[in-house]
Order: sequence, then C-alpha cells, then structure tokens
Amino acid sequence: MAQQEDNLLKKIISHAKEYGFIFPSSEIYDGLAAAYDYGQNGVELKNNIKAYWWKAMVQLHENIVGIDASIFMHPTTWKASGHVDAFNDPMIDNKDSKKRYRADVLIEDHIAKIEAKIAKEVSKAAKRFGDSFDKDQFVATNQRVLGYSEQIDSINNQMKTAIESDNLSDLKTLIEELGIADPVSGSKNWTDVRQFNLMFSTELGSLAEGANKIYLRPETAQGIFVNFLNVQKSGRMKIPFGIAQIGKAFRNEIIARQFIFRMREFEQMEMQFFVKPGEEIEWYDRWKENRIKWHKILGLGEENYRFHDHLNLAHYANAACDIEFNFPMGFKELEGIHSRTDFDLKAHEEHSGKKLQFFDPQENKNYVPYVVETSIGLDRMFLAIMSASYVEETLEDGSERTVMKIPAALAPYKVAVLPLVKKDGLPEKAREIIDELKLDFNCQYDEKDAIGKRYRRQDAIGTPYAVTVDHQTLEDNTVTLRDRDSSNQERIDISTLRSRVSELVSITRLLKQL
RNA sequence: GCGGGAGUAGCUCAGCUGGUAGAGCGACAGCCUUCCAAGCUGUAGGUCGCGAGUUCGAACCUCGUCUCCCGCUCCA
Repeated sequence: MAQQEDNLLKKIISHAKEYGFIFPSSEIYDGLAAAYDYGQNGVELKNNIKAYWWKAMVQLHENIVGIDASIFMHPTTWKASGHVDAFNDPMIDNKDSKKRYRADVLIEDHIAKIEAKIAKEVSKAAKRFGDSFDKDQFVATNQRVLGYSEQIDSINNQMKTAIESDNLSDLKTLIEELGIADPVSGSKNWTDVRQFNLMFSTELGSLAEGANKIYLRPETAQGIFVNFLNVQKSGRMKIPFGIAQIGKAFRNEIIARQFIFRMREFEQMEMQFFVKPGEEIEWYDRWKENRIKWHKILGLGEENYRFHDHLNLAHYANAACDIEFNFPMGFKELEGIHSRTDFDLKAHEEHSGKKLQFFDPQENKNYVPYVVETSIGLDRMFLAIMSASYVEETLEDGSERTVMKIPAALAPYKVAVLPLVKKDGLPEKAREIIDELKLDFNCQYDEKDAIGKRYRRQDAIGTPYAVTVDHQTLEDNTVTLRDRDSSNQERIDISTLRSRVSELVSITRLLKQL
C-alpha cells in the first residue's frame, strides 16, 4: 500500500511535468531544491483555485475585503509577531543516534531533572517532619536543595548568555559540561550547535554600510494585522469583519520535500476575521464548518478530508485545528483554522505604540478584537486536486487512458474544439466556433491526429468538455459535446453551446452550494 | 543536516568483461481516415546530471559535487 502511494506521488510528479503543470525550478541548471515552477497548465489551475477561494471569501461576504500587502515589511513586525525569537532555533545532532535536538530544549530537560531531584528532597522531608513541615523554609535553608537551585540558576544564566550573544560554541560546551546524553541512545557524541533561522533575510538599501536587515515574510498574516486599522477606517468596517489575502511567503525549511507540499517559497490564501472578545470560539466553529464545506463542494471525495484538532496550542492561540487531506503520502495538513486571540494586534500595539482597537458603538467602548484565522496553502491545494484527480482507467476495449478529473470549474481549459477530420471545411467551421467560445472560456483547438488521440490528450490535462465538429455540423449547425469523465456525447445546437458550457464549468455553480 | 536508493531522448527504460549511444511511447511535418492513443512516409531530439581522476579509450571503474525519492528531524 505504502509503495502504491509512493508510486502515485511519482506518477503525479511525472504527469505534472510531462503535461505542463509543474516543472522543477531552473531545471537546465540541475534544478533548485524544493523550488518549482508552474507551467502553462499549472498556472491556469492555480489561478482558478485562487478565483474560487477569493470569490467564496470576499465576493460572497459583504463583511470581508481583500488586500495585497508587500512581502517586505518593517523588521519590527517580526519582533512583534514573535518570529524573530521563535523562528530561530539552535540545533544539535547526535552523531551516533543521528537524532537532532534543539540545544536549548536539551538543556531545559536537564534542568527539569535537577528540579525533579529537588522535588524528591522536598517530599522526603515532608514525610520526615510531618505536619510541622514548612516547604518554603525547607527550600530556603536545606543545603542539598540550595545546591541544586544554584546549579539551575547557573545553567540558566549560562544558557541565556550564550543564546542572547549567539554564542553557539558556548552552548555546546555547556551541553558537554553538563554531561547531557542523547535521551534515546545515551550517547554524548554531539555535533556543533548550529543556528537554523527559518526566515530569509536580505538587506534593504543599496549601500552595505547603511543597510538594514529585512526579512521575506514567513507568513502573510502580519500584512493583514498591520493594516487592520487602515482597512477598518477606510472601509468603514464593523466588527465582525474579515480581511483576505493571497500571497507568497518564505521559510528556510531545514527539510523541504514531498514535491510542492513543502517548499521554501510558497503561496498562502489567508483570511483574518476580527471578532468581539468572547465570541471567538463561536466564530471559530462557524469558520471550520464554512471551510470544510468549501473543500467538499469540489467533489474530490468527502472521505479524503478530516479535522485534526491541535492539543498543543501555539503561544498565541486558544483553539486550533487543521483540515487534513488524504495526499498520496497520507493525511497531511492542507488548511489551518486558528483562534489567535488578540495576541497579534496587542503585540503590534506594544511595538508600534499605535492603538489597534475598535470602537464598539453598542458597548460604547474600545477593545482589541480577537482574531479567527483561516489559512490554506495554495500549493498544497493544487497538489490535493492533482492527486485526487489523477485516474488511470481501463476502457471497455481493454485500452487504457490517463485522465485528470479536475473539477470542471478549476480545469485549465474548459473546452477543446476539434474538427473530426482535417478537410471538407470542418477546420474552418471549428475555428468559427472557437472564436466565439474563447471570449468566455479558455479553449484549445486541435486538428492533428485521429480524433480518439485528441480526446486522450485533453483527458490528460483535464479539459472537461470537447466540442467535435463533424459533417452533420455543416448541414444543421449541431455539434457533439463530449464529457471527459464518462466519454458520453450529446448533440446540441451551436447556438446553445455557450450557455450549456457555462452552466457546466462556471465557478458560480460551486458558489451557489456554499 | 544524517542514513539508504536513484540520475542515459519529452516519458518508460535497455546498453555484456571499458571499445563510435539504442528501443517503445511521445513530439513535429505530410499522406490516409466521418468519433475514443489505427496505419504509412519522413524529421527533430542525448558531450549518458555535472567536474576531476585512472586508461590508448569511460555511460560503465575511482573520487568529488548537484538534484530527486524514502526514512529520521522540523513544521506558527
């Protein structure tokens, strides 16, 4: 089974390349790890996904508006958001077990062991002294406990100094002096401590001396938070309201793999919804429901989705879950829905000195709104659609076809117009038809090779409908409309073609179900 | 970053003990053909991932390097 799934991912990667969906970045130079380019068909699919999301969020909600914030942001943004501290981890590897640990966590675990010793002393003493036991006094006077406490303080100080001054070799020395062993193997054979900063940085300003270090945003959310007041004031928005954004984000992942699932440059579709404090859980639940519906309407299979509730919440959240999708490599995060409390806006208030509050006329008071976030990885959504759509079918006559059953509304091309043969005026008639259709739909024209082969080509890129012009067309102005998934054909009048196709492939049809 | 596997035409792969680089499919042009990868003719496309070394001679042997896949790790 696992092997089958691996094969599926491989097949999708290979199909994506062969049919112009996704190419490895700078491939002629051997590629660049974990960077991919969207090709001629990929970009169409990607744009359609964006359109479906944007319409569902912005167009359908009168209290949600969009923005497009800059990728570069003031460096203080990332101090406020916590990324400068939290995205900066000192890591150390054990050479024997090949396990990697955060150096500070190893030291903290060691401290926890000493604390456990103190606790043991305390409980022993408590037994000895019975009811007359004064814990605070014991801790303050017992020589052994005092010794442990001193150890802890000393280790903490050394660790803090080392981390704050970015002195990684001191950190390693500390680990060695404490005799910290790999919890798995017991080995003390450590590599040097290395800093992993997940944010990409660059210099702003052309002169190196005057240059300021700035970061490529590791998430799009902060662009929304810093514009909270701008949008609220200029758009006369009233709580509850949302701000949506589609844009690139960058993370220098230690390991970026699994095709476009984890890339260092990726695109997010995020919506931050600002609510009255105390109502956030109610809205969190509503957005969970709304978002899963958005996914299921696409028809990729309801069994391919599940919620995963977070038990360990991030520092800013009071509720969080993922919508997971059944990718070829198993169920993995596709979208996150987080109740971020007022953490971000408050942090930006503190760092900027600006009030980021909403005056509630009903309550007649100001407050910092709470935030419910929905954040979906566009590239992951792309992969989800590719993997759920890829089908190898054996036909009745025993031949095989590979068909991308991409939801019609998202397919790169909506219609292929095909003259049955390349003579008798059929190509001319087909051109007439496509000239009309291309005003509304992304169309393809193809007259090369036998008709069956042309159908298969369209199947491979997921074109949901094919219009075939035959000799009867010249007589009565009718064509056949072939359905990609069933291969069934219906004969319809050319004059009804546009409305018929529109009905089948429009995003509107999906939106109505939301 | 560590360990394992792999890299030859657009794709799937063959290529013997080191001796001038191959097939099928696909692509392109044309012929033929009235509905699901038919047939015929022709064409294009590879310094065998890259770089060094050994050798008279390297796709093949050695070393290095890059990229991809799997596992570990990480994942706001």
